[in-house]
Amino acid sequence: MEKSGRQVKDVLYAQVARIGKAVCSPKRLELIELLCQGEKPVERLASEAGISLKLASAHLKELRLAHLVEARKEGKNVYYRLTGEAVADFWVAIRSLAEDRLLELRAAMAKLAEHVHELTPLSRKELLAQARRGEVMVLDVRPEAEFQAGHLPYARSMPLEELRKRLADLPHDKPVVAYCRGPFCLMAVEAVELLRKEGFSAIRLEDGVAEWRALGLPVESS
Amino acid sequence: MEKSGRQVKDVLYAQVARIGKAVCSPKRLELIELLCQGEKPVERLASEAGISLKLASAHLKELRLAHLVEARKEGKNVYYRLTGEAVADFWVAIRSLAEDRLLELRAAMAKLAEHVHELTPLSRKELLAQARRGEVMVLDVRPEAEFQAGHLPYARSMPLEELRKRLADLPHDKPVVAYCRGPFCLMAVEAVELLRKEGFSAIRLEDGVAEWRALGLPVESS
DNA sequence: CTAATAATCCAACCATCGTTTGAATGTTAG
DNA sequence: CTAACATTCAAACGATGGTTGGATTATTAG
Repeated sequence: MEKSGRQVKDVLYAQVARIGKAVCSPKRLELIELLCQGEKPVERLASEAGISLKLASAHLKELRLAHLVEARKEGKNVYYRLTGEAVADFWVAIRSLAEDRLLELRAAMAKLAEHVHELTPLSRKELLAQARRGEVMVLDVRPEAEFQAGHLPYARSMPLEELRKRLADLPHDKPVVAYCRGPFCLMAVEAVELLRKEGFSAIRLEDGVAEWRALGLPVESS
Repeated sequence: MEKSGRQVKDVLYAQVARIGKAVCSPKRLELIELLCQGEKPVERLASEAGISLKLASAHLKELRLAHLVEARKEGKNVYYRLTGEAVADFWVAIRSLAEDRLLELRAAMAKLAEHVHELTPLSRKELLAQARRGEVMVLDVRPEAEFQAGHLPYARSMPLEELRKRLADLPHDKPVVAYCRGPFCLMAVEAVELLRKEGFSAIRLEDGVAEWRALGLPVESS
């Protein structure tokens, strides 16, 4: 009984460790975060994560073996997606734990947004209410495909690359709130820096869609 | 900007991957689960996880480097404990994700409790209410030290080793609910098997204290 | 003081993993 | 059909990690 108990336990913990192995590589974590923004083909994942296509393929295979992602073939492309919202929730959970426990991480993040005071004075629900009443404008600065896969309520899609050309669409009489893929993403920071230079009242929302949803708040999709 | 952005990102994901590395080893996961039951000296951790003292020490060092556990020296012994409840929550989260995603894990768990129908017909809150009214008896079959570090409300400590001697203390006229360290722990399964052989009406609660607390339910300590 | 215990450090072995390279597969365009 | 493309597979390299055994540091008992 003792021996068989140990054998059974070894199997159980080994299975959980498969999830751990899947998330012990920085690149795989980055891929998971990218997939939190919606399904994408391998090539896009590779370029957005800054790695070669082959390496991305290898990492995605690992993630597939751990059943965290699955693939769909369409024509010449293979589109990857998370196997469920639970995976996005897990990404939020492990990132939160790291932020909580690792001072080095908090330091790096603080440096990231040195000049952007992102601390929203208003709570998330209050932001939602103000957006509904049109008192603030919420900007989604991610690529448009990601916006369409899912976005915050009342948000407008305005990818970072187009932002400079479309400044005329933005209001000067109320605050602009920009968000992107999440706390590790630089796009909203850049957007806020640009907008402030141009005289807008802009603040950054650290949340991405995954964080927003994990908190139980509503998410829309086109 | 592009290059520095990549460098910053690499640092951020690498930090999160430190948490991933900490939980990519089955033994380290088992140690974390044991520490969810309260602080313990290295030797006890080693024997309960079925590994050598040296190996346990090495794994604990890794966990300490990831700031998931911390150590306290008392006399000849070094007591380890989790750095916070967030770590226990994370253990519950990664185990839940694994149960959710890995069919192999679910199969192994089903085999574990083959003859023990553990599916509690009553919800956790209902169980709590019935325990308060004395309609069921809740047994904590873990070692007594773990009971004292934290246990379910209205639970009685009755370690598995002593159970056979103390059968006279148990009621025949109402159900007995046994729990232990969690879904991976065999003690409650064994307890239920024994109790049923002896004619008691016994069911297993899969939760351990960490699962119970992660759900926002109350936990008591002596 | 010495002996014994608890735990860690250090060095070494072997297995595994991340990464790159070159070849192979399957799909669409012409 | 062939050519071009997207992706995966297979092999190989160096790097990293789990595990063990021997020596080392604290602490207590006598």
